[in-house]
Amino acid sequence: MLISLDPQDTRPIYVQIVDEVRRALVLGTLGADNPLPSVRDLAVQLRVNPNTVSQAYRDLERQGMVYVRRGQGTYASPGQSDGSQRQTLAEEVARRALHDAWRNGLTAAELIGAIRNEDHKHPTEEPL
Amino acid sequence: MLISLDPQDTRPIYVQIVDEVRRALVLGTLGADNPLPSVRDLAVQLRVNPNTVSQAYRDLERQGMVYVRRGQGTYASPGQSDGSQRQTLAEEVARRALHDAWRNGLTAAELIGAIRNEDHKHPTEEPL
DNA sequence: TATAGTGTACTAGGTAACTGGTACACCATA
DNA sequence: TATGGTGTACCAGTTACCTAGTACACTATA
Repeated sequence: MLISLDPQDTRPIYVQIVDEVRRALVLGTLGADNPLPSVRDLAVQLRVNPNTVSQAYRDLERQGMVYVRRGQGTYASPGQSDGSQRQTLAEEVARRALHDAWRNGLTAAELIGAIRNEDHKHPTEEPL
Repeated sequence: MLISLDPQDTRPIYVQIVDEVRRALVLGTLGADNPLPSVRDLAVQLRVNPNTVSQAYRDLERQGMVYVRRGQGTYASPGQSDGSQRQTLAEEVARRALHDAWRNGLTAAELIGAIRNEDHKHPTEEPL
């Protein structure tokens, strides 16, 4: 698995790590019970403090995406890339989007239409 | 126009004000060239510092949603509730949603499906 | 038991964000 | 011109967040 940080990204480092790992889990790049890089290894690789990585792993553990065996390592939880998990994740994203739309006085239909347009402009799955 | 703050909401006060005003503009509750409450009035009403309200109004001005006449007041810009404006707003919301989905390894189709479901659960336009 | 690997607790410094107090600048009107 | 309304600039305090340094606790294995 390859985790990289984007200096342009304004999100905190530990959030970027969380997102990258979760994405790898959902996409299946990181299979069930696979070990994640150790806190120190990843910290060295990213030129970051071990505690920063640790905070990311702790977040992931709270979300149930990974499990920790003290003294051994951190591992991907099973069942993170199956349908139900994707569904749960999709629900969360959808709720955030709907809330955002509502705050701006837009309807769900308008939102969906706009998403279709935007996705059409940038056909495949690209960031931004 | 009625602006209220939600103590539960973790967003900064000035952002809440910005969103409420923009929503009123887009929905047409606040018509073109209508005056907004004065900085001081709104500050008193919300029990907040005038500068906090001023920051919100400045943001809205930067976005072109309102215009300021120094010494007179702040007014709603015209053309904020017509179709093109809604469209622009919808695009922004859609971009955010797509980005969120992408970060989580989801496709646009999955996102749209989930939005449909969520909107079906909470039929009308309700917060959260 | 010694060792080298794992994650974690504690602490602290740096930075940015948010909010507020106060004084100032502008404008319309009596 | 005086007055009472408007928005704004400046500064400062508080807080929360992020990141880091260091030392500790746990586990497998030679």
